[in-house]
Amino acid sequence: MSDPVAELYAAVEAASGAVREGGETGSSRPTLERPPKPEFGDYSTNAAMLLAPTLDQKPRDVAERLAVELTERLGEGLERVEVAGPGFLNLFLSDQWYRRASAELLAAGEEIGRRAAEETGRVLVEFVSANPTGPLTAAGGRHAAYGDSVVRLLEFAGRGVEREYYVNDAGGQMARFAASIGARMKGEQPPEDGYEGEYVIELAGKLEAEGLAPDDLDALERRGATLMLDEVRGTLERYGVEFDSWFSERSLHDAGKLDAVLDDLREAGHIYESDGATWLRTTSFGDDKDRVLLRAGGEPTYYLSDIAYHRDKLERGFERLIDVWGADHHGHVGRMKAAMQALGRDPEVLELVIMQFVHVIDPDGRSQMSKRKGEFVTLDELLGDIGTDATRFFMLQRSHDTTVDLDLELARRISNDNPVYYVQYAHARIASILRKAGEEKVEGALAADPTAVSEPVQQAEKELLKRLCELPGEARDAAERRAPHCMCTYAMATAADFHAFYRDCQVVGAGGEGVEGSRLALCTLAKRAIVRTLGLLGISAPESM
RNA sequence: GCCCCCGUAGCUCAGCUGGACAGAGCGCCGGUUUUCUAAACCGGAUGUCGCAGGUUCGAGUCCUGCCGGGGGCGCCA
Repeated sequence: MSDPVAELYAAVEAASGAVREGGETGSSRPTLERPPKPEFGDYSTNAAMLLAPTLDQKPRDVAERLAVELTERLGEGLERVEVAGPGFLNLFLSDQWYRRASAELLAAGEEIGRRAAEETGRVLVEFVSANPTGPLTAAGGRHAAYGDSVVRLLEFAGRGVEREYYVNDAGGQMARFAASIGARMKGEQPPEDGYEGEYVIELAGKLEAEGLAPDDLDALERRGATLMLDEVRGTLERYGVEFDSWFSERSLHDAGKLDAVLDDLREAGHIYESDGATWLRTTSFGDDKDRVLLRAGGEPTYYLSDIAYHRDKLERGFERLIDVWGADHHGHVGRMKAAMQALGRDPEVLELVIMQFVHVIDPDGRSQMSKRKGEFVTLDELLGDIGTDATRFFMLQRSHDTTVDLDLELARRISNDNPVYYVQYAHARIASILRKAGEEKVEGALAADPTAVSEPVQQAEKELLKRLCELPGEARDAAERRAPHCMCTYAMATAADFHAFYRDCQVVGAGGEGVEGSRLALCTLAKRAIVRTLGLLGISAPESM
């Protein structure tokens, strides 16, 4: 076990159990948290306040009894425990606890922060999935960074995960795209609802040079999509996002999957005809109205493709499907869940993450990105201006349900102010210290037994060590909540704790028996933690800056 | 009209399944370099956590109703 905090928590739960004496279990589990003030100790728990009602005793009295139990269980790891406020238990940990924690973190090696897998089962994360009708926009960059990081978090949590890009290479949008290319080839404006972006003109020129005819819309559609998709692939590669599969919507049509799923739904009695169209009775499953699967003209809707697609995912053996969708698709959530039920599946296995927009700030104010209108900042532009690391951090810092404002001017300016450099700088500083100490010294420090040191542990060392101990819990929470932004916050806090440690504690040449060694070990731990944290965000950790 | 997201310091946002006087970054003011990277550190200022009720020993966090901003309600995707 390389998780000292989990051990502390286990002790709190055990003490709780002992005091409860088999009585009723409270509805919520006790907390173990870093209290807001140093006077409140290293960790505190609300266990007594949770137990008090079920025991019908005063919280502070329960706390006193818990304190006795905890003292017994934690032994010399505990310096003292205090009952405070309405019934909090404040734990003050001994230097010995910190040395032991250090030893445990060291034992984890490069796997620092990893916990034993709690869930298994393969997961498919589908994200970006932008139409191949134009370049990736900044919004695509947000989706890509998010989806990729969620996959990294899940992998780290021990799950088998794959990344998939669904290519909408069929349907009405593609037809409009082809028509727009054709129009540009003839020197005309794109049709209404067409794609007005400049890149279409460029694309038209390219296709013309290849000898395609402006009226051969089918060829324009296929070739145009291929070229756009190649561009998207290139951008994602530069961005460090690698998909395991690119799933073509067209391939579903070609394989007859739409007809197959339609037949099955019909057989299950969920389908009816009306106004010449074919409908799925989604209202049976909580949707507010029924949805069309086949238009009056017999053309399948995107919805039908999507049902066939999701069934295909399940047939490929994934036990959990995570789709990252833009906010403009949130209206589809209900019907997609309904479709899962219509297929006789548990709608819970399908998880839909709705990503809020990226707004572009221009001098006139905010404008939403529109690929059709050609108003957007491309991901390539961002990568050119501020690079992959800064872009990723910027995109991941905010929770997925918060709108991100992107001011390109600011983004360029922000480059050096981007918090990612703060974190990377901490890493580079550590690397510099370790270089100065030399390999031999560092290896010796890592091989030594931290618990053998008797010099006092400085406050800054304790703070840093506590932060490092949080990594397993943070990474697990971030994975479970599909919330990479938590890792950004953690990275900042870890870097800040390191910088404070750097200020207060000399490492190389530090006096005191074993002090230099234990600090080199601490530096190594911090370095590993930062590498891990940034790695989960898909961001590099440079050895020097 | 119905549904989703947001409303926390001048700005951009954290705040985990409710917990102890509300945090970070940026910006602003002042300070720190014979010592391992000053892309750093230290100090200072600023908040009716949109409003009103409710649940609770305790609410920024949960419930209800409003107000404000964004988005969605297609036989487009």
